[in-house]
Order: sequence, then C-alpha cells, then structure tokens
Amino acid sequence: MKDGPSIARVAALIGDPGRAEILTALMGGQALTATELAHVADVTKPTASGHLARLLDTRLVAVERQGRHRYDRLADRDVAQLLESLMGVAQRAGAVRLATSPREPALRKARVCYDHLAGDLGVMVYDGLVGRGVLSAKGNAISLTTKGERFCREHGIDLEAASASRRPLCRACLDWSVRRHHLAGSLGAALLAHCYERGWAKRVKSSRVVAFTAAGELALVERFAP
Amino acid sequence: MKDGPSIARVAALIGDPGRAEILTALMGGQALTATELAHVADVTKPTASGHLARLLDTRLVAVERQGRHRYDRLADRDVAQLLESLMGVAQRAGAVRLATSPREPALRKARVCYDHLAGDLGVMVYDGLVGRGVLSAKGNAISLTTKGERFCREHGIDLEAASASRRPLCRACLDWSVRRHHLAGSLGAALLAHCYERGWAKRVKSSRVVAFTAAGELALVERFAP
DNA sequence: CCGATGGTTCGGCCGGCGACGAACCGTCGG
DNA sequence: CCGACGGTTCGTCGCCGGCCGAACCATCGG
Repeated sequence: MKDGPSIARVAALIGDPGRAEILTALMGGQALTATELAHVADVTKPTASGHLARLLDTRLVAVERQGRHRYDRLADRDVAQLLESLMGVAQRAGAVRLATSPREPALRKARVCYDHLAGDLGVMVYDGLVGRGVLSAKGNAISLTTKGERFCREHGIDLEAASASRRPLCRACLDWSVRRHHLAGSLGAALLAHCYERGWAKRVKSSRVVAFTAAGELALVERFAP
Repeated sequence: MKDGPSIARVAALIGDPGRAEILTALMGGQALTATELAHVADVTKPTASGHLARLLDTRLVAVERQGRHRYDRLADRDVAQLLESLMGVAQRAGAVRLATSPREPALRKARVCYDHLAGDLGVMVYDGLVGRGVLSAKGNAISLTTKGERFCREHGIDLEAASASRRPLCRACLDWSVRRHHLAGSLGAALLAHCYERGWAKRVKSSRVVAFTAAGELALVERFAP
C-alpha cells in the first residue's frame, strides 16, 4: 500500500500554487533561471529556491548550472505530459470559472506545448493532415502513412532527424483549451521547427505564445490545413 | 496566469495521502462504498466523507447513491490516465525507496489497470501481440493489423463490441512497475474480459490483483505471448 | 580588491488543512 | 415502531508547510 503515498508526494508537490506556476512556466520547454521563476511564481527568491530544491530531488525538474546562474527545465517529457493531462482534467473541473476567464486569446490561438504546436492552429493542422491522408488515425493511435512520407519530403520536413530519436514519431496530444487533438511526437516538433525556419512564426518572449506573421499563418494553413 | 493555480487545485487534491489512497483504490475500476474507502485510507468516516465531497465537486470521482449507500468511482478515463502517469513519474522519483519496498509480487505480476491487464503478464502479452504481427507499433501509436483482426476472430474476441465504443481501440499504456508498455484501449479491455470469461483468471477482492489459475496463465501465454 | 548580483541557508511567524468525537439524519430490517 | 448501521455536519485542536527578512556564499565585471 505504498504507492498511494508515493503518488501523493509528487502530486502535493505540484499542488502548491507557486510551484504549479513554476512548472507551467517551464512547459514552454526552455530552461529558466531561478529569479525568473521566482518572478512568475510571484514569490521571493528564498521561497523559489526552496521550491526548486524540492522539485529537483523528486526529479520533476533538472538543473544546469552555469557560472552563478541556475537554469531549470522540466526533467522529462513524461513530466510535461503529466502536466498537460493535469491541465486537461483541471480545465473541466472548474467548468464555471472557465467562462469568467477570458484568458489571452493569443494563447488559445497558438502556443507551444513543450516542443510542438498547440492551440487552434495546432488542432487545425492536425485535422488537415488527417484529412489529407498524411496521418492515419485510429482512435488516438496515429501514424504516418506512406503518402505522408512523400508529403513531408515535398515540404522539406526532415523526417530522418525526426525518426532518429527514440521517442514516438507521432502522438496525439489532447489540447486543453480546445479539448481536441493536436500533433505531438518528434514529427510535431519537426513541424514547429519548420515554422520557425521559414520565418512563419516565432516565440513570444517569456510566454508560451507562438506569434505567427500574417503571411506565415496563411502559408501554414494553405499547406497543412484542409 | 490562471491555469497554474487551476492545476494546483486538482494536484493538491490528489496530494493528500488519504485521498491518494482512495483514488488508487478506485483505479480498480469498480465503485466502492464510502466506509470501504475510509478503511483503505485508514481514516474515520467523517474524514473520508469530507474527502469524497471535495473529490466529487472537482469531478475527480462520480457518485451513485443506492439506498443508504454511496458508491464512488473514478469520474472518467482521463482521471485514471492522469493517475497512471502520476504513478509513472512518482515511481522513478523515489528510485531509492523502490529497492526497499518489496511490494506485493502478485501486484507486479498481474493487476488491473482501470479496465485492462497490467503487470508482467500484461507486458508479456503486449510484446507477444506485436511480435506476432497482430499489432503494429510505431512509437506508442499502435493499431490492429488486418492479420490481427483475423487473429481476434479466431480466438473469439468480440471486436465489434470493442470498436463500437468511441474510445480508441488500441492504446499503449506505460506500465509503472515494469516501465514498459502494455495494451490499453477497448481491445485491452476486451482481452481482459476474455480472460475472465474463459475462467483463466479472476479479480482478487478489494485489490487490483488479477489472480490467474495455473492453467489460465498457461493458456494466456500460449495463445498471446511469443 | 571591491561592489553588484544570483542563489542559498536559517529562524520564526502564520494560515490552512486534516484529523477526530459527538451529535444528527436516513434507510434498512425486522 | 425500534434498533442498527451508513453517511454527514459541526466545532475544535494541532501540526505541517509556505512565506519572508536577514545574513551569508559565490561568481562576475571591472
């Protein structure tokens, strides 16, 4: 009967508002410094330091020290996925509050979900790829069709690099704002990288928002959406 | 910035040892009564009642009242999945403690994971099905092959019923004790049902353990494992 | 060598939450 | 109608954990 308490330990860790804020900030995928995190959590440095220490020794975050700086990032994709599903259930749990929170519309439109594209655009792209027969979806078990491989080559998406890594190529990730799927996995990451390279979009500093240029959005929709 | 706190709320809810114990107990998939849950959490009835009330209004559990009884179950598959991934990261977080906790070996061997088979046997079956070409796995995006459909028919597994539901047919679920995949989704559920029907195994009362008979285990391995 | 700045450690304060006992409400089985 | 039993409500207590200020250590840029 020791796994109950064990999950309680990490859940309790996430369960503090300050730490939760830190972790969500880290969902952006980039490593942040301790004072930056203290700022997003709206606490003093000592407090943040304490939080980070605890997050570290439960392996929820990983640290890299450079000079007098301390860069923290999420330990792992699994942690990111855990947080994402947490957002999923948290979202509909507070169904009422949802209405009263307009939230950044930009965040709903396009944001980075660890390393791939989420939000309205992400969902649109996913639907488009399935519609074009690039991806075959059975439930949430999805895979790249042979037609899809050709499609990627034509559009200059680096499949070799993407499939080299040991993580799954395609994964359906539930979008917490739209409650529908978007594309994750290394292919999802490659696609987002593609957007950056072409200058279609770039990250907004210290936020999960991905800002598309007008032309970039057009290009994305035209090529990948239905 | 309101999603941080929002996930914190549900995480904190899971973060209490008592409630965590309750939720893990409910991972068995069956609805349990309030006093039973008070017992597994090792608290008095008033305390448990309070916990359940809070779990209810955050929609982590659902309740069904029958006469003077109150039956609680997990609200949703998403919640079950959340808990499972929580176990995943919790498990390796306390890497040290793992060695010192012998834990029920029966639980490691075969247990129910919400509605499908997990543990050593679950993983073995999964590997076997992939090896036989019944399932095709690309990363963790898996699907039933045409060969696999024939295979199911031959073994009398009811595919129609399984694919009728709107949930995915196949899903790879990460096994927290073995750290490898086993089969989830409605096919996974159908397979476990199959084991019960044939008398190969039955649930152990008030535990997640699935007890296979000697003959049942043999039959399972012979038919589905490599 | 000296400020400035990032991060950490230490003590102490305080609020909140979980726990319980006792009393209460409802349903069940005679 | 009456005990028995499942569940809930209420009031109280005690502890744990988050928070901060102050002092401290380390690194950087001169």
